[in-house]
Amino acid sequence: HEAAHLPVELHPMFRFKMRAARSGKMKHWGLTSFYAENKAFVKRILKHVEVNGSTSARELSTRTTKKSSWWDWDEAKTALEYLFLTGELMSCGRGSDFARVYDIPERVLPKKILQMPTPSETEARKELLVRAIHAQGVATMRDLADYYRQKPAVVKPLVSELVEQGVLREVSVDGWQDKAYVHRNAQLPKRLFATALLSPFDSLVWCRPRNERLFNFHYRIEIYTPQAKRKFGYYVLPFMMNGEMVGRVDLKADRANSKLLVQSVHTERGVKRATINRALSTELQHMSSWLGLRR
DNA sequence: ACGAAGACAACACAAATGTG
DNA sequence: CACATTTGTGTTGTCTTCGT
Repeated sequence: HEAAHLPVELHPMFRFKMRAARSGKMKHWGLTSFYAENKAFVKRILKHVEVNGSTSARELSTRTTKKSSWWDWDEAKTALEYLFLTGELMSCGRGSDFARVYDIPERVLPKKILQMPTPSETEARKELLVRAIHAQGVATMRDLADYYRQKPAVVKPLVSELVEQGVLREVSVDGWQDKAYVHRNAQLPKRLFATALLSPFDSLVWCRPRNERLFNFHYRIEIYTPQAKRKFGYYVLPFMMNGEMVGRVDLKADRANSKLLVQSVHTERGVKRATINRALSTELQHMSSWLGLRR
């Protein structure tokens, strides 16, 4: 994912992506072209961080006019993001103002990780696919690709290789059009009857087609949708009850008044409000309590 | 061989919230 | 009040594949 936390042990598996960004093979939001046109500047920024230590974009900013939108990056921010993309800089956290703080990998990662050998692109991609199948259990080729945001076309032959090597086993799932795969050691688990409010960024829902296939649950994040076009609300949490997606709630923490506000509740087709109210109420209580909200 | 459908890439376009 | 913060989604256009 773009801005997900990952275990540092995965660093070697993503080095091929950093290399691709550095060589210009991988295009990203115009960062590649910015670098091509501002090489000396970008190198100066990197040198600055190496010498002076971690920095936020603001510290290096020369902006004099107001920002027009979130996406209105000045040169310093663009340079830092380019270096972040190529792995020459990493994030070592965020400041008190939310701003991402950048530093060189040598000061962010443990030595043990930096010294780990770099696998080939193919080996790295296959390792990511194996981790994906462990996470997903049963998955289509596209599901596996999506888990670490790989491209289906690139992954397709690798999945075949993993099948030939006996790492993955091809299976079919009732109601699925595409072929599915399981890990060779996969065992049929007991059915789970989980009940939980899910984060909009929960790994259970981030692969939309899989989510629709498994749970018949159509979900889109509406944080980036203009208010007038939103169907369910700004920050909507899917609600799973007894292992099924039964609805969604738009929540907001009103910290000033110590209240968890439930802005809206929607149930899926065929689900009656009365059947979810109790479980939902319990989950909302849990949530307000760990957020430290009284009501 | 042809048309249709599907896949894919490129692109445009979006705001509420915590902190000091 | 000022100020800082990201990436998901739908559309459009193009290429690929599939079925007849």
